[in-house]
Amino acid sequence: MSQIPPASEHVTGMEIQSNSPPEIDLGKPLSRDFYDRDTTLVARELLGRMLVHCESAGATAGIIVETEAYLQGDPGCHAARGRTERNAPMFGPPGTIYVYLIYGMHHCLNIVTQPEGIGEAVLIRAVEPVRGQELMQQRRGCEDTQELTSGPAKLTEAMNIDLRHNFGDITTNPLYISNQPPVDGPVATTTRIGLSPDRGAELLLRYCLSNNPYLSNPV
DNA sequence: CACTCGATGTTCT
DNA sequence: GAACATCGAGTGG
Repeated sequence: MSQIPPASEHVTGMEIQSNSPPEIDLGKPLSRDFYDRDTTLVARELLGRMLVHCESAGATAGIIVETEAYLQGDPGCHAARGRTERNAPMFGPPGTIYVYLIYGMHHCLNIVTQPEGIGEAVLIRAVEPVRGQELMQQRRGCEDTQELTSGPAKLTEAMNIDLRHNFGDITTNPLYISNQPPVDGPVATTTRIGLSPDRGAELLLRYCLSNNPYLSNPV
């Protein structure tokens, strides 16, 4: 099921044409074990891995370049003050998808870590587009490649991720992290973005691929 | 570049 | 009522 539509390859001959770049192998979903670990470790190891969304409209994919960890006892974590209707997915099994609406109009994508019952997760804050850029441009209403997915709500809009995916499973189609080998590179650790001072703003729980042009805030 | 501010609806106090 | 894991348009160096 859920086949990727055939790419309209247009090979012209012996010249190397740049108008049809080589298709990236989207791989298969990473297995659940990956997420059943220390949340900060998962947040770091998600860097360089490919986030994939396969739809009939076409596939979109991007290399994860920025994440944040949200932990038990961390005042910035939605689950820190106990279970509610909104944060219920955070207490699900590792690999559960947690999407929430923020500021009444934007969606943020999280992946739940740790065994069932522990409310921790990793926020995906930015990706580098590697597939479906045209779709992303349409959805974002913007041509500039650097603006497509360089923020938590930008990437969800570009990749058509919303509350439909809440409570979903990141280890299965259509939305998954690929088992393709991760891109390697130096990692920067910083304070998290957008938290008020009393919500653990000083904690060093943001992870970035250094100098990547698609970060929400440069590092 | 830096900074301010409005949008918009759900969640929390 | 206030806050919110944001974005983009607007203003002013």
